This record gives sequence, structure tokens and C-alpha cells, in this order.
Amino acid sequence: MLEQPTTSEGADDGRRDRKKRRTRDDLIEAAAALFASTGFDETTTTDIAELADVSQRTLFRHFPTKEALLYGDMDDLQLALREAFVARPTNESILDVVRHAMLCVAGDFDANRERRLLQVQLAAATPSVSAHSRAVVQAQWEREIIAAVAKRLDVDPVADPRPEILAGAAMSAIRVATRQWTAGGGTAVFGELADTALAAIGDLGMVEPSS
Amino acid sequence: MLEQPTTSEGADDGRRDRKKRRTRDDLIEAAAALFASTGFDETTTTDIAELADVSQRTLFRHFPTKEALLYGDMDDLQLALREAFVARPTNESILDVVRHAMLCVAGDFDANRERRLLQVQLAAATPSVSAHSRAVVQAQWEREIIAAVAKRLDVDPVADPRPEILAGAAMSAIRVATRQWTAGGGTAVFGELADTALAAIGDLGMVEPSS
DNA sequence: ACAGACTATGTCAGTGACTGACATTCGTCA
DNA sequence: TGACGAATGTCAGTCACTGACATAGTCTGT
Repeated sequence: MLEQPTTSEGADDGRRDRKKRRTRDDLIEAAAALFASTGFDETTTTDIAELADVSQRTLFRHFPTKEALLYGDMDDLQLALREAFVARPTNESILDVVRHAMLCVAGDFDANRERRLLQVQLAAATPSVSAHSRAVVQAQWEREIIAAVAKRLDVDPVADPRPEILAGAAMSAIRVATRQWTAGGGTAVFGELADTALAAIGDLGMVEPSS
Repeated sequence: MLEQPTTSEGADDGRRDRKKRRTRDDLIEAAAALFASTGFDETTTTDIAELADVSQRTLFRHFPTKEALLYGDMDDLQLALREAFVARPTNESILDVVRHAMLCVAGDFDANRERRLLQVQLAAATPSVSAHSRAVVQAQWEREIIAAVAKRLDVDPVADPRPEILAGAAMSAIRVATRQWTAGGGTAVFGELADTALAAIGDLGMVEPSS
């Protein structure tokens, strides 16, 4: 009954928007259920549409691809990440800003453990899902980091390579944490794994050649 | 029994292997020509197969996807990258090792300017190509960097996040250089852009909060 | 040289993701 | 209440990609 006022989606108000939102959510849940029980490639978009009690055409009016359906619940995470960046104090070092801001992503993983685990496992098992995760989902976060870092440093993100490099390092840290997380079946706290991995960004220059 | 040759190039000898190699090359060239003149999405795999004078089925026996066809000439680049790593002196700092090894990729871009420019431009314009570039091509290089760095540091690349973080930073630097390169229409020397971007990896820890 | 094995290719039919066009239902607002 | 518009259903179509089977060209041992 509590409406989310101004998230990315929101469903402002009115029955029409509520129904649209409901259809969308039904599709996401139907897809997750079928993907989890049957597998990604083994599930057809028609199966998903039927389970959600809509036509296949409606499915593709809500989601551009089958892969996007799997990550349909991650829309507001991007916005949360943006807000996490502006919430950091201005005197914090840029490495700490990134590290702490990324913990909002990590926190989401712990808060939605089941769903995130499914997404990560399907990405590890299915090439097209892996590609979508990297090229769409993660790339979106990365752009958010780049923009935030560039703004903090007051530099042009096209001319100065540092924002994108730092963002790439941060995303790699998240991937490491993700792999470690799934290796343990999601039993560990993702936030701790991510924090450890993110902290290692600062160690890069300190690594010396093996004596 | 003759085993596959060690290089990914293949087609060591024998008319059969030579013909197979020829068919593969014809497909790559036909695809590049059509992609360049007509666009990626506007070109069908049947068009490509006909221009290469083979059946569509044969095309998909040589390449798993339409996207892979565009990057079909990059097989040996991965091997060259591996060799570039082992060629670096052991007393070099790991940041310098990565920076210098990556220049073999950069050198390839300058040596095959036309083709690389087409690939980058199509990736910028077409989502499915962008996804393939990131999730397949670049991910392959990244794994190569991770393995090489982990070996240099003598650490486990699963437990220690630093190899993957460094690899992610390096790939981001390459992407920055690529963007700058295409922004100038490929007139600049890619190697110089890449070197500058890669050198910025060491500056990450030095960035202080503004003022 | 020749038979048999092997392999690349052609042909054909099929699946499934995705799309355009058009009709219909349903919420909204004057 | 009636008109407008947005969401959906239906249908037909395109195209990437695949399995099955037949054929032709290449290799190998005798």
C-alpha cells in the first residue's frame, strides 16, 4: 500500500499506471520463477507471458529483450548508487568515496539475496545473460561511477582517463566479490567481500615485482 | 594423427585446411565489406554467406554468432598479448608490465587501422555489437591480463582481487583510448593514446579531494 | 591406384526471439 | 456520458541460429 513516490519507475498514481506496473512485476516474477526452475535458454518468452497471463507481444512492450526481463528489478539501483555518491562528504578521498558508495550496491545484494544469486548464477551459466550483465547492467553502473568521480574531481571524463579507470577497477572489484560470493553459495555477507575487494584498489601501486 | 597446430591461426598444411581457412577468411571479408557499406543490423547472414559464395549453414559452422564474424580476425591477438607479458623483464613493476604489454594490443590497432576503426564504430552504433565487444572480446583480453598478473605476483586470482582489479583498470584505459581515437576519426596514433591512459592507472591513489 | 574413412559443405525444415500493423479494451478527463 | 489516449491482444512476418541427413572433396593405408 505504500507507494514509492519518486523512484525511477514510481507509477505516479492512477489505476492505469498501477496496472501497468503490476503487469511488469508479474512478468518479472514469472520469468524469475521459470528461469530458476527450468533454466534460461529452456524457458521461452511465450512461457513467461502465459504464466504472467499476458500476450507475448505485451512482454516485449515492457522489456526490450529476454535478458532485460531477468534484471527488471534493478532499475532503482542505479539511482540509489547516484545518491550514494552525492551523500559522501566532500573531504573524503576519491578512493574512499567510491568504496563507500559502492556499498549501496553491495547492500542491495544482501537485501535481495535470493534474486541476486539467481541472476549471478544464470550469468555464470548462460553466455547471453553474461553478456547482458556485463554490457548493459554493469556498464550502466560504471557510467554512474564515471560521472560521479568526474564531478568530484572536476575533470572532463572524456579527456581525463582517471574516472573511467577508477570505475573499471571498482566494477572489477564487484565482480571478484560476486565470484567469491557465489562460490560460497551466497552464505557470506556480500558487503564484506565487496569492501575487502574495493579496498584493494588502493594497493595497486604498492605491488612490487617479486623479489 | 596430426594434432591441431599450436597457434590459433591453424591451417598448417594440407589442401583441406587451406580451403577451410580460405572460406573463413572470405566470410570475414564479406562481412566487413557489407557491415561497412550497409550497416550491421541491415546486413543479413544470408547476404554475407552469398557474397562469400557459401551457404548460410556454413557460415554458422565457422562462427557461432553474427557478431563473432565481425571480430573473426582477432584470434591471434590474445596469444600475442600473452607473449607480450612473458617478454617483460621480471624486475619491472607490475604497473609497467601491464602498461607495456598492452601496447601490443595498441600496436595492432595502428597496424590494422581500417578494420579496427570499423569494429569500434559499429560497436558504438549497435548495441549487440557493443555487448559482444565487451562481454566476449574484451573479457577475453581481461582474463589474459588477470592470469599474467596473478602469475607475476604469484597469487591466486580468485582469492586476491588485485589481478582482476588491475586488469579492469587496464581495459578501462583501453576503452578511453579507443573513444579518444574514434573521436578524432582514427587520425591519432592509438599507441600514444593508450600509453597515456594506461599511465594514469598509477595516479589513482594520488588523487586528492578537491581543494 | 584404389577403397574406405573423414570432413567440410549444401539442403531443408524447424525453433524462437523480436517487430510492425491493426483492432480492441479500458482508464482518464472534460 | 462521451471522446481521447494508452495498454493490450491478435496475427503475420523477419531473421539469427540449429539439427538431421545427403553429398562431395580430401586424406590414409595398403
